[in-house]
Amino acid sequence: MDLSEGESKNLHFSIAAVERDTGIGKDTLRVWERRYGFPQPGRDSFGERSYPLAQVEKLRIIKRLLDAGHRPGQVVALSVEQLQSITEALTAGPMALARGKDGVGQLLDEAMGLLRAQDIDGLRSHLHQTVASLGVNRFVIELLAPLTTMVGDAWMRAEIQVFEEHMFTECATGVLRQAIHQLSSHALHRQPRVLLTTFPQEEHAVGLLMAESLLTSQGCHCLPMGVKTPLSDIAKAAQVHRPDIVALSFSVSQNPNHVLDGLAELRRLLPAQIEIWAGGRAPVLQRRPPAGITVIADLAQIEAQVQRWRKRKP
Amino acid sequence: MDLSEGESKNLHFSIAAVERDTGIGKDTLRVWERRYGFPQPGRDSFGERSYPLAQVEKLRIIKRLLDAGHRPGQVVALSVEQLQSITEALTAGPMALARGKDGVGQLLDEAMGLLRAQDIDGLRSHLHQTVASLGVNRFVIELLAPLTTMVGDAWMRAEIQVFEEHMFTECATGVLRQAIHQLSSHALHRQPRVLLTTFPQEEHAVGLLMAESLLTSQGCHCLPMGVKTPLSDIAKAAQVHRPDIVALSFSVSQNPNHVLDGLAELRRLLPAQIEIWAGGRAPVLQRRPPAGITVIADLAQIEAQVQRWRKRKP
DNA sequence: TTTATGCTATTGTCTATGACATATGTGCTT
DNA sequence: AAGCACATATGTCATAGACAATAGCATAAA
Repeated sequence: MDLSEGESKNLHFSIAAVERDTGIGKDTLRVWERRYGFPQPGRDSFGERSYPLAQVEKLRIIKRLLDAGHRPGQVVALSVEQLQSITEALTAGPMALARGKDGVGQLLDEAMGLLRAQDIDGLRSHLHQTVASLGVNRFVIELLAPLTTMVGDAWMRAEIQVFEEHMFTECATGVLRQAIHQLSSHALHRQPRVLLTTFPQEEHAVGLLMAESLLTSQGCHCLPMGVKTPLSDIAKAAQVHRPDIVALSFSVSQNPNHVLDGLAELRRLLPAQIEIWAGGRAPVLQRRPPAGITVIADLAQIEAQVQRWRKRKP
Repeated sequence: MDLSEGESKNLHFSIAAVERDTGIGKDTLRVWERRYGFPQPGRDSFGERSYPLAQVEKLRIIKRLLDAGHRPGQVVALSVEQLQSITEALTAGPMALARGKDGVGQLLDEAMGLLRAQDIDGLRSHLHQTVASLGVNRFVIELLAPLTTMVGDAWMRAEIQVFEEHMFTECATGVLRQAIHQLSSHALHRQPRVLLTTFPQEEHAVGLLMAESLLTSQGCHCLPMGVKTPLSDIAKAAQVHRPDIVALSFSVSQNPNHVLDGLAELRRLLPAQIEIWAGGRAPVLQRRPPAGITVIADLAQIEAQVQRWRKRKP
């Protein structure tokens, strides 16, 4: 229905476009307006809400803070400056952490430089080279994951264009696929068997591919199913393929309740001997780890978890 | 907040869960109930809608028919049996067409057999083998494209599970990515430079990858951008990367008007010397080819189009 | 000091109905 | 056939009220 997405021309967004761009539901957007006085969209000629770009960007910042554990009442009504000072305090940590000066930091800077210079072909060959020299494990954990986070942050802050993010994602996807192919071609398929996918709302495939590459390099037998699989179909696939583990990836912007509900539901649908591993940047996983679910807080934990599984099953 | 998704023992779903599982929005679900009398959820103890599993499954069938071009008023009120007879009538033709038995037909049958037998690993290695023996061109045009069509049809008729389709897609994606990587690693990057992507509504990435693999094997320099790129960002990317061609892929279920409007709009946004190629199964492309757009009716035409371009630009 | 319990404010989501722009289909006219 | 007007179909938005689940906090008990 909204073929032009409402925005484009003068940088105004329909409520549907804002929901898509920020991950904040329509109902929530309206109720925030009612309760906190923000956002305060104008109205177009049809009387419908029309959000200026500035408010959408502010909403993105707010969303980040909510994901980080802040509560709406504390932040929704604040000014952009106040929000930004909170954000800075927040992002200072991980950034420095990613910038470990173990030599990989330099490769990371190079990659970021190539991206900034729009040199996608250069970035691709740089990444391929790095895979070869570091090995898949270190490549994913020390380079690609931080790089993806940095790109995500930059996108959140509207510092990079959508198409740049698309091209980066495409590039990362290609490199990861290639790495996985090489690994699996001369790896015997061992245990555990891991079914990999995401919930229906989740579109981000890169996290899943990073997990797949790490698992494959650990000698696991991966059964990748791509993104956006309905719960009942995950269960059906598990019934047919009998994995030892069902691994799910969640990105930041996932609705916490959907995540928890979905995991609880899936836990109910799957037999108890199949473990469920939930990984990714969805903050709710760390804050309220659900029962019966193995939370993978960090890609680097995958190795340890696989070893734990192998010890338990003789 | 529906902590149990409502469905617990007797498989009942909250409206949010139904939206998630069917892709039909909450507003739409409520308005269908109001207008067509279906779905007709019960109410839980809080007075909220509670959809039994049977209705959710019926909604999934309806969603498929809508994607295939039917209209809600025609199908929402029908019985499951009536829906199924429509579904069956929907896809009888293309099956026979794909079954040309020029020797490749046998490979096609083998692939289909492996898929039916749920042997994804077998399918993957079968496809890899076929790429190696046939070459990328014949593999894509004679095997993978028909196979994809067959799978799509089978999905339409609900003959295969969603998860089987997911696994097939994942498998095809992996094989294509691998093929593209091999091609581009020992190919000099020549002209034309082709920017590849899809419109925002389009999720299917396999068509795009098939095009990329064929273009790469023709020696084109591909700039893949993944799926779902907003028009304005396609234009921005073109401004930065200056491709000779912008290639777009459309699947069957695309809204014809969105396709035509989008192409017209994009034509306006791009400088005239950049060609726009539109390919894929969207019927409107064949029926009403838009001005200023090169329609690629068939993957096999890509080779000829590339040669045409090279002749024109010395 | 720590742990458990209960109260209160917060917050997201659901309900209901009405409105209406856009898409689609039909029929009439050229 | 092709163009155009009108009618119907359809998705999405609006408003406002309700309430269950959560989180924060204070108080009571161990």
